[in-house]
Amino acid sequence: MSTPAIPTASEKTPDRKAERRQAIVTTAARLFAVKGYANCEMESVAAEHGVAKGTLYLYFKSKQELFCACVDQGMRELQETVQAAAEGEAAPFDRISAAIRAYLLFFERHPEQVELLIQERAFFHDRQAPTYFTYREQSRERWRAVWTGLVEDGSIRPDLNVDQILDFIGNLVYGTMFTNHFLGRSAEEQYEGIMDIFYRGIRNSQT
Amino acid sequence: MSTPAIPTASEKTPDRKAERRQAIVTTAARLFAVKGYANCEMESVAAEHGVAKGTLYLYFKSKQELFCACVDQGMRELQETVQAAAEGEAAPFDRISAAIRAYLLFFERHPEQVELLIQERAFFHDRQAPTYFTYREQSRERWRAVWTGLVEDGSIRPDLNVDQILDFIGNLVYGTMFTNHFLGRSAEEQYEGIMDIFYRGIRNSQT
Amino acid sequence: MSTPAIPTASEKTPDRKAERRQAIVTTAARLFAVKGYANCEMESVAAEHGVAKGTLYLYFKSKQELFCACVDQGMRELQETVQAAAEGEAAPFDRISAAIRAYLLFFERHPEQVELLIQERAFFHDRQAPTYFTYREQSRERWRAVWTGLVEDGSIRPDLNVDQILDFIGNLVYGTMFTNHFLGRSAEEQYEGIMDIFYRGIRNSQT
Amino acid sequence: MSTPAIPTASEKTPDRKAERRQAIVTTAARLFAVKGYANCEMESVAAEHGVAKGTLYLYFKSKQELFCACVDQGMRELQETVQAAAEGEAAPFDRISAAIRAYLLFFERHPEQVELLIQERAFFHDRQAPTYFTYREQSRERWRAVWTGLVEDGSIRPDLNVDQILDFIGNLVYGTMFTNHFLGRSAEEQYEGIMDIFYRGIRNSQT
DNA sequence: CATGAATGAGTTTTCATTCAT
DNA sequence: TATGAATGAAAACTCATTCAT
Repeated sequence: MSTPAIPTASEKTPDRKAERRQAIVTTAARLFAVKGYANCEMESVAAEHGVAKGTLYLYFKSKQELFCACVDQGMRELQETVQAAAEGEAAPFDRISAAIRAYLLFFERHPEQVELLIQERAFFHDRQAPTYFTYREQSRERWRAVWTGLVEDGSIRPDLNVDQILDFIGNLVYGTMFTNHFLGRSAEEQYEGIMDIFYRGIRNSQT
Repeated sequence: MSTPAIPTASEKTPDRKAERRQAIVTTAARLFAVKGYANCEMESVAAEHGVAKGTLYLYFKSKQELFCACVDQGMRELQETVQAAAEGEAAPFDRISAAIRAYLLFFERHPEQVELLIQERAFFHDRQAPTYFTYREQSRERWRAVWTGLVEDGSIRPDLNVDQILDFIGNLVYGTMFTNHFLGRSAEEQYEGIMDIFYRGIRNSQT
Repeated sequence: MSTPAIPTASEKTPDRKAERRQAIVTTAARLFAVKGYANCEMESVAAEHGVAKGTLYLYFKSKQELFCACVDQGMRELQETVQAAAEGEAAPFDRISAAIRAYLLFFERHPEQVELLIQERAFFHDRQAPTYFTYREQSRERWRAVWTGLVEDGSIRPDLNVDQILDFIGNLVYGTMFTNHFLGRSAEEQYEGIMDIFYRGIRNSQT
Repeated sequence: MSTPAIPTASEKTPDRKAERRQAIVTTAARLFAVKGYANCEMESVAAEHGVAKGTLYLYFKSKQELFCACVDQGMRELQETVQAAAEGEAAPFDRISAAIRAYLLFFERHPEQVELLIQERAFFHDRQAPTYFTYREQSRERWRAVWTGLVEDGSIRPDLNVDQILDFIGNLVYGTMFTNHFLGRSAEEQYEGIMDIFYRGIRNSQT
C-alpha cells in the first residue's frame, strides 16, 4: 500500500493517470448532474476541466464510460462514508443509526449523486443494472450479520426476520433520500423521527 | 352524462379527438418506458400506433408535450386507483392499508409509470417540478385528516405528529415502489411485512 | 360581353368560380407579401379567408399556382391603372408623365405587389421568367409608337433612339419603385424631380 | 502586410480560419444564387465545397449567418470595386462616370450578387434592413461632396439640388442593374447611352 | 500526451397535398 | 362543393468520436 519514496517510471505514470481520471470524474459528475446526461456535451466537460475534448478520450473510452465512472465513484464514496460512520460506534443499534444518518447526509452533501442515479437509470436501463442496487446488495450482506445478532439477543421482535427488516430500512432510506433531494428537506431534521418510527412503530401500544 | 343518440357535430369532434389522444398516450407511455425518452423517436411511436409521424403532431405540439401527457395520465390513474381502494374500506387503518396496497400494486401493474417518473426527472428537471410530487402533495392533504383523527382518538403514539407520519409513510412506499420495480419484487408479498413494521416498529417492546 | 338577366346554369357556375378565385387571390397576395412565400402556409391563407385548407385546392392546383395568380393579377392591375392614367391625357409628353406617375403611385398603394415581385424571383427564378418583365415587354411595344412620334416631330434629341429611351425610363422607374418601397419614400414628392431630370438632364447647358 | 516567415501559433490559426470562412462564402454565394436560399441545403453547400455538413457549422452558426456573410462580402467587394474605379479618375464627372460603369460591370461579372440581394429581401425582410441600402447610404455620403462641388462650380443646373440628383442616379443604376441581370443586357453597351441621358436629358433643347 | 478540426449519423418538426366524408 | 384529418418527404442542426499534427 505504501508508495515508494522514489517512484519508478512504471509506477509514476499509472498514478498520474489515475489522478487525472479522478479529477475529470469529479468535474464530469457535477456537470452531468446539473445539465443531465443528454445535454452535457463532452465539449463542455472538457472546457470546464480546462482540457481539450480529445483529451477526455485518452482517459475514457466513451461518454458512457465517463458517466459510469462518475456513478461508480459516487457509490464507492457513499459506501466508505457510511462504513466509516458505522465504525465509529460500538453498539449495534448505534452503528445502524449512525450508518443511516451518514447515508442521508451523504446525499444531502452530494446532491449530484442523486441526479446521477436517476440519469443512469433513464439512459442505460436497457443496458445495465442500476449501480446503486449492486452496492446495496453488497452492503446488505455486511449488515445482515449485525441484524442477525440483534435478533438473536432478543432486541428485535421475534416474529420479524432479517430480510424483512433489511428490505424495510433499505426502501425507507432510499425513498427518504429522493424525497429530501426533490423537496429540499434536511436530513438532519428528519433523521430522529424516522428512526423513532422505525424502531417503535406508529401505533400506541398502551391501548 | 348520457350521450344523445345523434350527437351533434360540435360534440362528436372533440370526443373523437380526446379518444385519439388518449390512445396515443397509452402507446407512447409504453414505448417511452421501454426505450427511454431519448431513444424513443416520434417515428417509432407513430409506427407502433399505426399512424404517420405527422399525425402525432396533430394531437401534441411536441415530443415533450406527448411525454408530459403520458406522465400526467399515469399519475391521474394512480390517484384514482388509490382513492378507489381507500373508499372500499371504512375503518381508518383499513383505509390506509388499502391505499398503500393499491399504490404498490398500481406500479407493479404499470411498470412503465415507474420508468416515466424517472425519465421525467432525468430530462426535464431544470424545466419543471416532478409531476409525482405535485400529486403527492395533493394526496397528502387528503390523508392528513385521516391521520389527525387517529392521533386524536389515541390510536397513534401521542408523541408523534401527523407530518412526521405522512413523511415517513410517503418515503417508505416511494422507496419500496422503486425497489420492487428494479429488483422485480412482488408488492403483494412485501406488503404485509411493511405495514407490520410501520405500525409496530422493529424493536422488541417486551425488553 | 353582357351578362344575361337570368344566367343559365352553365354560365353561373364559372362566374362564381372566377369570383371566388379572385377573392382568394386578394387575400393570398397580402399574406404572401407580409409573411413571404415560404413562411406563408396554405393553412394560414385558408384561415385568413375563412375557408378550409382543402377548398383552396379546388381553385388552385398548388401553392405555386396560387402565388402566380397573385403576381399575375397584380401585374394586370398595374397595366390597367397605368393605361387608364395615360388615356386621360392627350399630348404625348403628358401621357408619358401620367403613366409614370400612375406606375409609381400604383406600387405605393400596393406595396404587397413589390414584395410579390421579389418573392417570385427568389423562389421561381429557375422555373420561369419574371412576370414583371413579360408585362414590361408588352407595355414597351405600346409606348414605342408614342416615343417614335416624339422623335419624328423633333421633340426629342435627334441623336437618341427610341430603344435607348425606353430602356432608360424603364430602368429608372423600376429602380425608383423599389427604392421608394424599401426606404419608404413617397412617389408623389419624387415624381416631379425625376421627370425634370429625365427630360432636361442634370448638366447646365448654359456653360 | 508581409507574413512572417515563421508565423506564430496565435497568428496562424485565426488566419486559417478566416481563409476557410472566405472560401466557404464564395462557394455558398454561388450556390445560394443558383438554387435560391430555400432550395439550397447546407448539405449541398458542404458537398460542393468538399467538406462535411458539420464543418460549415464550425464556421457559421446557422444557415442564415452563412447567407448574410455572402451578402456582406458581396457588398464589400462592390464598394471596393466602385471606389477603386473612381479613384482612377481626377475630374469629378469622370469619377462619377467611372463609378457608375464599375457598378454596372461589377454586377455583370457577379450575377450571383444580384440574386443574393433578392434572396435577402425575400427571406429576411421582416428581420433586417436590406444590406444593399446600408451600403448605399454610406456611399451616398461620400458622393455628396463631389456633387456639391459640381453644383457650386456651376456645372450642374442651378435649380437642381444634390439630394434629388443622388436619388435619381441611385435609382437609375439600381433599376438598370436588375434589368441587365434579368434580361441579359450588357452593361458596357448601355453605359454610354445612360450617362448621356442622365447628363443631358431627352428633350431637344434646340426647340 | 494533448489538441481541436473534421466528420456524418440521427431526430424533431413543418407543411403542401390528398381524399374520405 | 367543402371539409379537415392524415400523410410523409425534407432539412437544419447537434455532438460523440476520430485522427493528423
